[in-house]
Amino acid sequence: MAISTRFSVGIHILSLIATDEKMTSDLIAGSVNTNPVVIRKIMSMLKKADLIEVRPGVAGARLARPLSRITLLDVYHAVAVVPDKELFGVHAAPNPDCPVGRNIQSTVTPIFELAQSALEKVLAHVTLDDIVSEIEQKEASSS
Amino acid sequence: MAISTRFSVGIHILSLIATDEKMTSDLIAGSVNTNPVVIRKIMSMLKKADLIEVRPGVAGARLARPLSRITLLDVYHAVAVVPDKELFGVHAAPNPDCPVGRNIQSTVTPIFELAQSALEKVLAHVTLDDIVSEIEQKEASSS
DNA sequence: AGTATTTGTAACTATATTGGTTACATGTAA
DNA sequence: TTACATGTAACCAATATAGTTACAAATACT
Repeated sequence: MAISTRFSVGIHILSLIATDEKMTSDLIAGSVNTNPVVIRKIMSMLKKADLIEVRPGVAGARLARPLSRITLLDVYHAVAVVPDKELFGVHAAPNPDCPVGRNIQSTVTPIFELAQSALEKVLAHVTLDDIVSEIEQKEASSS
Repeated sequence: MAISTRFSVGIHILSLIATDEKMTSDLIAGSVNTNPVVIRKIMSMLKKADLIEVRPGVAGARLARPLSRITLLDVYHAVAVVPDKELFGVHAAPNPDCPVGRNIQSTVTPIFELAQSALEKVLAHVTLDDIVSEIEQKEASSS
């Protein structure tokens, strides 16, 4: 299964907030093309991860830190698209009476961790600033 | 969501076949600790991907190529844990009337592809031979 | 003060995937 | 021909996703 679109939606939301702090969940939902509650739920995750500041009743949101200090990895973790650091599932209880069964987990897990951290490293090296700049650039060159 | 355990089970299955070609789905299920049908379904995928040779009615299976020429990436693709090359889901129809909406997909997709290929590169560089050798080493040193 | 607007959740839905299970047809070999 | 294996179909429970309705609580504006 693919990693949830919550991740790309999260990036979308933050990009919008970056360009306009008066973005309501309704407006954001219009840009993402989904339901406002979906947006609010994701924003709630972004808030819990201290990426944005939102207050009940008051329209819009603010980034909790500068764009250049929010990485895609931060967003990735914030929207919890992957169960606490375990991208790869490993079958739980292989037979300890079998040479393969009793060693497969400890053999495979470090490789999975390598692969996972290779992926996360890429995400960690891209900031929201990169995203927003790229979007602005595309807008400028298409005018 | 985590990547399906079909992947780690697939590696488990192939490791068993590598050490004993007379492994039936029942025996393998005993080592993996699951139902034989689960094993047969995964073996069916491994067969379709030309990683193993199995014949209905005849017990066991053979590797279709040497251990050293089967990578974890081959297995990963074979068991289809990820929808055809798209590890990251991207929300489908953002609003084209919004600067962010109309550019988010094309901005984010290449980054996702980078991250995905970083992950796959790690998997491509590990062969089943590495896995089996590691297991044998652990067995030898624990005796 | 009171109304309108917004966030924050709870609760529910439809859909899909996972992992497991039973049942059985088909193929092979002793 | 008996026994055993593979190959699938069909089904199940549990879970995740994405969307939706409904509504409480907080805030802002007139």
